[in-house]
Amino acid sequence: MKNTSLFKGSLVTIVLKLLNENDTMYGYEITQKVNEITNGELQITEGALYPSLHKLEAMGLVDVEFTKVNNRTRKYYKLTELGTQETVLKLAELEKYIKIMRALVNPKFRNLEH
Amino acid sequence: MKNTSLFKGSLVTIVLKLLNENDTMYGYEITQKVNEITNGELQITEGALYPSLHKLEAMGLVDVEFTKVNNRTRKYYKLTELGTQETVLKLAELEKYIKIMRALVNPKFRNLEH
DNA sequence: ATAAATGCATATAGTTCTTATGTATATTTG
DNA sequence: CAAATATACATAAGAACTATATGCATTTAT
Repeated sequence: MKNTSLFKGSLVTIVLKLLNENDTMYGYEITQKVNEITNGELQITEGALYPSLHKLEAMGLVDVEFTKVNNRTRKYYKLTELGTQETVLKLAELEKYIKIMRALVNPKFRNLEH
Repeated sequence: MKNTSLFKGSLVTIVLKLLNENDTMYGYEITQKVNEITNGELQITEGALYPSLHKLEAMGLVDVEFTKVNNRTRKYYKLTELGTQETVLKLAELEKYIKIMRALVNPKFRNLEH
């Protein structure tokens, strides 16, 4: 397997955050951006990304616009207002996840109050 | 759903770490311990835990011993040498996961060198 | 006595991802 | 200039992991 199973469930958080930061992005661009930021340590596969983007669209979290660049089609995604709200929630969930996991694996962090 | 999808793939790491810390534990005890440490914020369901424990056993990461307490059966799990090694790997993977996710969601942490 | 807690287990289904495959154009390399 | 690589989209089949539901049995609390 390419990525560890810990990344299962993290894709949506990653995509939403990148869209939030870059305003508009297309699928292939997202895979490259993740590659760049993580120094190639995390690979977003197309088989995971495209279905995920379609789902975000169906949920109304992103809007879509097609553009033609060099006779090749690009599908640009952009967060909706709902998508922006969801991004905030997902980022908070990530922080909570990290806090809980730290408490579980490191007794020093076992007091979750801070 | 009870827990966020981010916890998908984290169960084995949690179980291995708790076994590493407590020497021997039984299934029900693990669910309670997680509940206690996380102040009830993470619920380990039995439908997830028991198959996972059986898999760890099949992989040779844990040894099993049955005990009778108050006429009720307990199945105690204990890390093997291989299981201890795997625990170290899983904990390292978690730290790496956190580092990568922080870089992705927080531009401040985008220099992965430290 | 009845409910809740303790303790194990499995089966079905849902979600998420991997792997494989397909199509098409543009660019780089030998 | 032919072949490989990069760009850009997409889906289908199956694996992996978990949630939900259910079942059995005993003990403790109400």
